[in-house]
Amino acid sequence: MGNTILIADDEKEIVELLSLYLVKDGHRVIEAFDGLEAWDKINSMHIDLAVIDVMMPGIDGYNLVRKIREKHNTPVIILSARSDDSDKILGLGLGADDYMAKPFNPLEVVARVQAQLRRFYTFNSTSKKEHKAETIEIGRLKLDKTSCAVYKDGQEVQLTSIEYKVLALLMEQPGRVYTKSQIFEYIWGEYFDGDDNTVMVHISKIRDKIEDDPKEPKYLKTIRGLGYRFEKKV
Amino acid sequence: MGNTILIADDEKEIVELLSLYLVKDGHRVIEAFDGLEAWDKINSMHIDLAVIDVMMPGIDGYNLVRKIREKHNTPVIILSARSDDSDKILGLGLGADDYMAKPFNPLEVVARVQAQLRRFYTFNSTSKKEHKAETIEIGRLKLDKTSCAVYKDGQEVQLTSIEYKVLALLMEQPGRVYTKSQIFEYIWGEYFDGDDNTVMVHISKIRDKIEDDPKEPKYLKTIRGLGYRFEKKV
DNA sequence: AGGAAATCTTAAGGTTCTCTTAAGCAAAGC
DNA sequence: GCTTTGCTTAAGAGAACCTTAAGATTTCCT
Repeated sequence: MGNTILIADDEKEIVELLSLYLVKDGHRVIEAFDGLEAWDKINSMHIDLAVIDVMMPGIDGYNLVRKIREKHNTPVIILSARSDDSDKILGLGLGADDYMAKPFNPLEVVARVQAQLRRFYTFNSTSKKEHKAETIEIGRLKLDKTSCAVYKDGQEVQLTSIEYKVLALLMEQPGRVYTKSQIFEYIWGEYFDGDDNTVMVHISKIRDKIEDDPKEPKYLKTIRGLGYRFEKKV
Repeated sequence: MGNTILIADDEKEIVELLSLYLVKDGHRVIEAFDGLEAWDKINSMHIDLAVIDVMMPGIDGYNLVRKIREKHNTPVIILSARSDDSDKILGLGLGADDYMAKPFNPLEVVARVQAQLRRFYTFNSTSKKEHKAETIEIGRLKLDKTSCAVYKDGQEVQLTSIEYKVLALLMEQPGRVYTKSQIFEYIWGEYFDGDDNTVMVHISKIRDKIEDDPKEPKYLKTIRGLGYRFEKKV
């Protein structure tokens, strides 16, 4: 209760209907009527969950989800007149947490919003507690999530945006093995088709930049046949 | 590494169909055919996500979800032949994270499983705290499923990826006998044609690495004519 | 005690996996 | 329009792993 829900849909009636039910459920509703407006609002205020229609002018819903996932961890529910399974799979693959086909029962929307918020806040207390943890320091490396920068011995390491994202993913949970598939699908937000060379090239470049000896990596280890792991201790 | 998915449904065909798709997606599948079996399994082994049918003997799906939520934070997806909105709302309200009506497209199930796991593991690092539970300790051995590493007396044991998978399978349920056929089909995901030497070679190499005296194994016992068992107590 | 079956171990060759480099393409900036 | 930057793809090289085969060992049955 008391969460801020963004509703993004170019159909005014849809926005009003959902607002009615969500406000009645105790939420605060922010409305947007196209993709750009939604993008502005999600960047300029705190949004607890976004309900986004696919067919919107400006930025369509799929691209909006992709952009949201580059910057935000916010739960996202997609609404769509398309009920084709491949559309659902695409939306979920891009990073949406749920996908609802139109026409929908607003009570079900409310129930799904509750389920996502419960998962996000009650079951996982990450988001409120870990705002402090905006930097990660391991060995001589420091990753600053606020400025998206990486330092080695205090000197900034110049990474490309993909390199940074891959490194951030691995450093977020040191000790955890990530498969190439997981890395690809997380960073690119697309289905992994088995061609792992792209990920390996980026890994190689990251090692070049952060390791003393890229041929004998101390931080970014290969777990052959499985994937990669960022060491906890170096 | 794929995650461990529990599929609970009294319809064998449903379980087999979903297993096929989820294994293909890289997950490990645990099957249950009634509510009690599902409840036992979710309490006795690590389950990353549960897919639960509503109509099951023993404990029905709704009561199962309720019981799960009393003890576990595991993502839950409900399957149901009931597509009435009030059933969906009830299921989501009881603590399910998603609700899918039958008949369903298995590819959409896989996509929703991925979305839930992404939310649970990747987007919310809450699970960091729970990763402690991702280790199995038996005797002087410790297997860490998050980092895919095995330690003996605190020292990491270097295993190949197949060795690791075999050992993890056996350690997951100590005391249980696994036939060579089961081990092969589980690890390789192919039909076992009877040539058991490959499995035996791997078993031999694992013993070399984890036993004090590989000729007199304490952990990994041979049950002649049946298979292998990882001892509960050593 | 001997034979058969099951299991274990070792070595070698082939296969698979991973890494690195370079080149081409696309996008962005000047 | 040109240059720069970043990404993906392709190809080659090297290392690691797996499977297979063969001989040895162990266990069980007659």
